[in-house]
Amino acid sequence: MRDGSATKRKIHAAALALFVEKGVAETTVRDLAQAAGIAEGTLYRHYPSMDALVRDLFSSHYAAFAHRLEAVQAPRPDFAGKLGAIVAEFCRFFDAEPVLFRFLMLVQHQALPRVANDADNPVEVVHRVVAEAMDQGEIALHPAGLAATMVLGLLLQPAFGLVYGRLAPPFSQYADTIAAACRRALDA
Amino acid sequence: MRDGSATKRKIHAAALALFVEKGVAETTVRDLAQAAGIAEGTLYRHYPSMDALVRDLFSSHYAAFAHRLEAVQAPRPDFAGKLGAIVAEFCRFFDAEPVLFRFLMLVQHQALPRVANDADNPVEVVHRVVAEAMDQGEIALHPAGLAATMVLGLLLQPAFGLVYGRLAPPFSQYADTIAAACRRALDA
Amino acid sequence: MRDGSATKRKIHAAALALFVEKGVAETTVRDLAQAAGIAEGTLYRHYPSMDALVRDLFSSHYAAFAHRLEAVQAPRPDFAGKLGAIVAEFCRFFDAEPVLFRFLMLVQHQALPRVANDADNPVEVVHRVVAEAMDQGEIALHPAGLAATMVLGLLLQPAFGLVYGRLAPPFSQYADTIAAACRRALDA
Amino acid sequence: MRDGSATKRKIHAAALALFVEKGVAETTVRDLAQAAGIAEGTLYRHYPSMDALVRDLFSSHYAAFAHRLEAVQAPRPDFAGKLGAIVAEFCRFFDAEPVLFRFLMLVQHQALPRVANDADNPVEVVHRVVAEAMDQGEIALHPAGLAATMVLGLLLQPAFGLVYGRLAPPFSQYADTIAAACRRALDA
DNA sequence: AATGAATGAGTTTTCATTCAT
DNA sequence: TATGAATGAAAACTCATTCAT
Repeated sequence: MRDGSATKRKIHAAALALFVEKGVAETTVRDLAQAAGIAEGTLYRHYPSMDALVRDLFSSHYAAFAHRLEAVQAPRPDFAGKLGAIVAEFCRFFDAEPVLFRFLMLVQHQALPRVANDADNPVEVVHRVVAEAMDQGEIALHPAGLAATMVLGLLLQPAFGLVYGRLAPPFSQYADTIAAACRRALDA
Repeated sequence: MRDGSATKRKIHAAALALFVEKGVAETTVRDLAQAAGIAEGTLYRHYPSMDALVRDLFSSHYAAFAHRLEAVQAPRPDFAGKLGAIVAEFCRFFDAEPVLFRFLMLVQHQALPRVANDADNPVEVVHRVVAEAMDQGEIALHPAGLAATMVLGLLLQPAFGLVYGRLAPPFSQYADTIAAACRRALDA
Repeated sequence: MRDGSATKRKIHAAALALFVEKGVAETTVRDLAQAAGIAEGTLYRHYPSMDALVRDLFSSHYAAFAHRLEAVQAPRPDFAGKLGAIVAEFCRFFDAEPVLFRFLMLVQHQALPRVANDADNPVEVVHRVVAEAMDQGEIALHPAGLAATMVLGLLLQPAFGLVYGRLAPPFSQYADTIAAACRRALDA
Repeated sequence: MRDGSATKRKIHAAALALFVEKGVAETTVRDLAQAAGIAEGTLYRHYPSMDALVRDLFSSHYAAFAHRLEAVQAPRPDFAGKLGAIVAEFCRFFDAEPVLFRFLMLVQHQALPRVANDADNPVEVVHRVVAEAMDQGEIALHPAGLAATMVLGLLLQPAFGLVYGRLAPPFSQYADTIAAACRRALDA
């Protein structure tokens, strides 16, 4: 194998599956090597440590998702449009790549040295969109941060509901309902 | 968690603090012993294993919280009253015992092999209250589980917002706003 | 075993023997544990790492030896007396604790982050004594450092000769010859 | 070491520099490949193993140095001449190729399973020259091996002094002083 | 000859748990 | 009950060497 990129892909796929299935801290290098069909030492040709793998996997996908959210909301002129686009993208992502999505949700709340409040951050995108809407008077005034936090809650908690079997898939079927609930909650 | 020799209390306090600070899987017996000011072996006089400590700490407080939620909502005759009581109790708990609250939030999504869907479960309490309100026609119809999930999101996500510094404490100052948002989101 | 000091002694003895026999870098934790009759993990109760063990072993004995050299030369009024005392102490140490002495010689020239030029340093003691003798006019003038270096060479190289079988033990039988050679070399 | 493709020369230079800088056992193939600007596998086109590289590097240069010492002392008729030639050659070598010289000093006391007592051995050359001088009555009688060992000490220890900064370079400036000290030490 | 990804045996280190005191 | 040294199994990581290209 001259090109290591195939191996890297195998590592990514196996890592995501294992992290989601048994937890990040509970996944060993041996587990990973076995699942990816590689030798244990091979991991270290691609990442300096297990931790670096988690970090890289998280931040690259987290940033990519933030970019997609940004891309879908930017063209919309008003808050309702932006919100709808964000909610729809959330749901679409969850349905298309459930394992990856769950990995991001899992790691986000974890021991991982707090992820920077960069712009490359889905949470930040939502905060920005909501803050602008409030500035524009498109939604009622709320204490700083509370409005965006509520939108995020209305999106993320149903995602957990799907993961835990409290809600039937696919996520997309709830997109309009959730977007509407967000608008009402914010008094849009 | 009611009882407790002085040693047991020291273990509990140190364990919660460490779990929240660095994560459950990342906390070692040595860390714990040091923080609690006890010898490493002493833990095993009180718990058969580290895992049992986590389990016990989680489930006893989780159940106690469920009972408190149940107790505050039960006397209220209508959904608005029950919801308000639940939200207020959530906020009060967070403000009174932030470390414990964070521990419960943390473990709920991790570490612990999925927590049973007992009745002794705050999530279950919310689901029940919302389901009853929907049955009574107090709120609009929503897909099974979605309504309760949204209420939980409107409560939990702001809690994370407080933890991550996106929202200023105390939590209780947002109680009424959140309860109102829940009612609007559910079309109560 | 309540007191870990017996274990620490076993570790020291086994470590010195192995380091001298096969080299520091070539000695594994497994070797050491086996030779000391302890479990591999036990080493880490006493030292944070293999490297720390080497460092500690070296610097404590190196400093102790420096103190002994200092102690034997200090009371002597003139250079000849000081030199004789130093040479005799060197030889006595080599004969009494050949393994420890070889360990110090071995590590001294090794990859180990250069040992500080402290006063707690046998080399420093010799440099000081020679420099003072030169100041007092007890020996001929030599370029800075050269005289002391020559004394050290006349002491250390025969030690290597003993180790490599070029010279018959005990070292002490050569003490007077070496001291005399030093005095002549320095034009004392 | 005479021959050499460009690659082989790069390997030699990088290896010597690394061995001296961080130690033989501490230098990895990866380090070496990186420093030499070659791929890791390339080393094995030129040497069967890392160990063989060290061995070859050491023994070829060690033997070549022995030959040079032999060549410079042989024509001299008396001990004083031979000694002066040896000392001068030592110093010249150190000044001309300090890294190579340090490598030889380093390995001589370590890593390598004891170097054979061949004739192709600088130490052996000194021993032979000194022994002959003693036979001829050119120097006083000393216990077997001690005289040569002292000459070596008077040469090598100043070399270490230069390496550790105790002595200012170049080494050659001390050649006459050292040769004279040797003669006095041996009572020539 | 040269490459560099892959290997896997071997190394250091960690850590929950045990047990003699 | 409390201690803390000791354990040993399992973890992460290293690295000389191989081999397909």
